[in-house]
This record gives sequence, structure tokens and C-alpha cells, in this order.
Amino acid sequence: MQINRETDYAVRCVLYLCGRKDGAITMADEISSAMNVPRSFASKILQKLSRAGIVASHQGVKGGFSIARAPRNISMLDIVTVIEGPLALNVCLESGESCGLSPSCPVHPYWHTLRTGVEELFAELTFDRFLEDRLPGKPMPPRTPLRTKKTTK
Amino acid sequence: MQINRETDYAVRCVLYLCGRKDGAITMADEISSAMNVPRSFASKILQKLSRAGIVASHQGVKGGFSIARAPRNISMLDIVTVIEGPLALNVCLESGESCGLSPSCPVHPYWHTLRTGVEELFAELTFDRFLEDRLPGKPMPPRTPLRTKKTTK
DNA sequence: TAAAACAAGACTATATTAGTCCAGTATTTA
DNA sequence: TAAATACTGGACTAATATAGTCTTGTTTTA
Repeated sequence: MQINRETDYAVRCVLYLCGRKDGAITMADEISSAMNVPRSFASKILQKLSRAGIVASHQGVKGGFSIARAPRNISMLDIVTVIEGPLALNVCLESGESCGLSPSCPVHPYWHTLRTGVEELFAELTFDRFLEDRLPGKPMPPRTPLRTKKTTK
Repeated sequence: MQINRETDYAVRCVLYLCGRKDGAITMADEISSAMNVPRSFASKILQKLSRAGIVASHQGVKGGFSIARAPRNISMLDIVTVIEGPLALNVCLESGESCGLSPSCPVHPYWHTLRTGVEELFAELTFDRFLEDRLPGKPMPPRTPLRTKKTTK
């Protein structure tokens, strides 16, 4: 019952882009250092967000990323879903609602109810709410990377 | 954002014991096969539940496990907490509410809010609600163990 | 006192997480 | 038009977590 590091980082990236004026194009490098997300991991995450249509990417020299939707229309559920896939809670809720066993399982409907509740909570929290507190740029706490890969030579 | 297998199994075990009349003592073996929980894993899980005071254990020949509290007083949150530890959602919420960085982190309070919401959802779902549907014994769907350890010889 | 259960914890294979790295592609600018 | 700059895609990896099993010991009953 925890979100993973990648999701936390993704939230940070989206938050940073939401905070830029007029959807300004920002390099992964800047986002990464501002939000304390390991550089190359940030790239990967931004790519996922880009494919999902949450951020827009721009290639080439003056390239970078910009926010693709109004913060009002981006929720925590969106981010979690993009990074971790559909919120399932229990494996038996994966793949099309039914594990094929649900009619006989007394717990199944309750997992289902819980999931719906959790989804609502996450969907209600949209990024415009973050910005209320944060106009325009509050510093992000350093987050020590959990693991650092030894750069081979 | 998924509960793990062990928690699912724990819910099954508690559910089974809640369904027994008068808190009857039931062997781990019976619970295990009725609920399709791998035998020795079930033992381990029942031990955790026992230490947490959710089930009671009885040693010796006529030993086994019985439910230790009224189903009304056992919630999904209890089970998740016993098996997975305090629901943290994000690592930065672990260990005493604060990562020491929270005053400067714009996201922290929102993770906190989400966690509170999730906890409430899980706390509201108590085991008496399962029993409404299930008097006294609905079969449990078989759950193929994810991994089977090769019995060495 | 033997047999039946649980208790505690060491042990293990596999999967997932949390990243890194590199070869390629698009875009701008000198 | 060729560098230089920045993203793209995917292969790769070490560390950790998950999902169990196994063994030795203890308690209780008949």
C-alpha cells in the first residue's frame, strides 16, 4: 500500500511544470535538479508522462517539456495510473474487473468498493490545488536517491 | 498501490475464523485448505495475526486458532497494518509523520490527506459486513500460488 | 510419553524497484 | 549544412522485496 518512488518523482515533475508561467518549455535537466529527481530517471518519467498526454515534449536544441493540460485537469489518480498502471488494490481486480472467480468470492466485492473509494480520493486531488499554496516557486526538499548506480569508470 | 498476497491471505484467514460458530478453534491446516492459502505461509500469517491480538492461538493437540475479537471490531485497516505495517502511501510519511522536510515540501500535506482518506475507507470496512452475505460458509475461490517452492527431494 | 499442533526464525528463488547507459532522432543555430 | 543540444527508446543492472519453505523447538492432550 505504498506508491513507489517513480510516482513520487512524477508528481514532482508535473508540479514543477504546472508552476511555470504559460506552459513554458523546460529542460529535463532543470526539472531534475529543481525537484531533486535523479537526472536520467527524470527523463524516463517525463517520457511516460508525455506519452500519456500529461506533458508535451519538444525535441531539439530549444527543446524540453511543458505542461499539456490545465492543472485543474490533472489529478493524482492520473499520475499514479500513468506510472503504476490501473489501480488494482488486489491482483484479483486486475484485467477487466473479474478474476473469473468473483461470483463465488465473498471478498471480491469489498476490494472493489475499496478501490473505487481510493480512486475517488486520488481523482479529487488535482494539481490546481497545489498551486494555491505555491505561487510561484517553493523549494522542493532534497530527496536522497535510494540507490545510486556506480558509474562504471 | 496494491496490497500484497500475504494481506489477501490474511483477510481470508480472518474471514474464515469469523465464520466459525462461537469462536471455534480451528487448525491452520483447515483454514489453509478452505481458503486456498499455501499451508506453511498460512501458519506464518496466523502467527502475525495472533501476536497482533486479532486471532488467538492455542497450542497442543487440540490446538489451533480462534477469532479473538468481535468481527465488528476488526477492520481491513487492522489487517493491512498488521501485515504490511502502518499505511504510509509515500515513504516521506513514514516514521513519525514528518520526513523532517515537510515544512518546505508542497506535496507532503496532500500525501497526508490522501493517507487519512485511505485509512478511513479501510477502517470502515469491518468483518461483520462480510458475514451478512456469508452465513455460514461460501466457498473461497482457488488462488493459484504465485510461486511454488520446489520441495528439495 | 508420544503425537499433534503451534512458535520462531533461518533460508531461498523469483520479481520488482530504482535506477543507469547508450545509440538514435529531431531541431535549432552558426 | 553541420554541430550542438535535447528528447526517444530500449537494454541493462544491483539491491530490495515478495512469496514462500523448512527445520528445530515448545506446549498440550490423551
